[in-house]
Amino acid sequence: MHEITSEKRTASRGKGERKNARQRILDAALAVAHDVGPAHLSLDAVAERAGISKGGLLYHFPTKQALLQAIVESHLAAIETAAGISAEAPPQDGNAIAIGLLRSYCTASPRKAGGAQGFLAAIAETPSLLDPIRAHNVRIVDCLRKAPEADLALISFLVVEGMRSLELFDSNPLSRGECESILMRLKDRLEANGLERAAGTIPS
Amino acid sequence: MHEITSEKRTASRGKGERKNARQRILDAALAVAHDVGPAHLSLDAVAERAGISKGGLLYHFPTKQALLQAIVESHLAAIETAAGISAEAPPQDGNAIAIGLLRSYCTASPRKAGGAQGFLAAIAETPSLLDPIRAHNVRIVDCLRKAPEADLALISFLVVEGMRSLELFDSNPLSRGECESILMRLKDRLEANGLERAAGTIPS
DNA sequence: ATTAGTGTACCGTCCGGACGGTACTGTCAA
DNA sequence: TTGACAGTACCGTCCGGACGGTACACTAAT
Repeated sequence: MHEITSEKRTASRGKGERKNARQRILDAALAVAHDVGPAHLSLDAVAERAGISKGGLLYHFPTKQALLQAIVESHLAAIETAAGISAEAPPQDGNAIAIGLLRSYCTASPRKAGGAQGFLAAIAETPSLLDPIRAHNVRIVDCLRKAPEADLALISFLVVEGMRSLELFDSNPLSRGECESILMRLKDRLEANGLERAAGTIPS
Repeated sequence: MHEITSEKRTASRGKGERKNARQRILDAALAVAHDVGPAHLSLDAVAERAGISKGGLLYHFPTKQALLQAIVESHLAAIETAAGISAEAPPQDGNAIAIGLLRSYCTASPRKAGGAQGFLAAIAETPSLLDPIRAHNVRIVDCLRKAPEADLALISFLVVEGMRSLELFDSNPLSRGECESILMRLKDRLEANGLERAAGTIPS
């Protein structure tokens, strides 16, 4: 371990890019979770993976809870920004949000490998970490319900959620092309709705 | 604990209803997972909850792996039978399967509380337990792809998957009524497709 | 009918090991 | 000097699971 550490030190010149130590630790945690399984995520392993000592790790995240919480928060933040939802924006148009969701799935999908496992680790250890996500979902569907053609908007939401879930468990049998095609189709219909609001020409 | 045991013994007369000991343990495991969180599912807790000793538990499930595997298998079996998919049936009609999926979600939904948490516990500890589920998904979408209006069938699959995922994390903001309405709408369109196969009258 | 034997279902204890977390002492660049 | 770590040593807890024992039912030979 000593040798590895010294390599790291000499290679990365003190703390030049050390500002993102937090992020490095987070990434390491995701990687470890992916490698050993969410239930076996240990601080020791994370520290080693991040190239720091356990003491250093605990300097940034004083407890495991803190680390897990940070994982969930970054996870959620990634989703929200990708969908173009500012944290506490004024209640937006349902149609726009649905479209944002559909686009976000493709956009944000070059997922850092194993991010899902880290998320699972957090949830498994502290189910209450789901609270922000629950709130997030409530916020979104509240908007979606108010959209013209609420059903279609909700279906879009559920489809994205389904894809995300499949990817979370690394068991998505659909190709990227198939996913995009489905997403596009839904998006097109939502956009059509957005344009011809008052016209009753849209088939249900 | 001794006293409890004697009660149980006298109350249940030897091994009369003891046949379902396995099932009782499984249920206990789900309940414990729900109470303490997936990551803290311990054999001790399961044994206590099931009203047997740890030794007795290990008699039925020689290892924790075995218990977790049983949880996943029963989970999957419940889904498959609810959707009307016999384990290794001849490749069925895509439309029929999609409709089965849509119906199954409502049918099988009086979920034994916390079944989800048990599932998560299993996945978190041993990600490879996902393999049968992966296979299951592949089988299903293979059928779905061959359906007329494959897109619609796949969307139905994804919607169900989305709902399941939301419920898995106990964060479904949709009411039961809303879910059923969405499911119904999709089902109706699938059934319409089934009837008018060759007619091009169905709007995309 | 008694005895002995076999199998099942379970009890209770024990142990090695891992893990989270604490505490404290360097170190070293800014 | 101080912030940002490194490194080490350790404690208490908890967990999986191996093990040996027990209580009972059933069968089969005597």
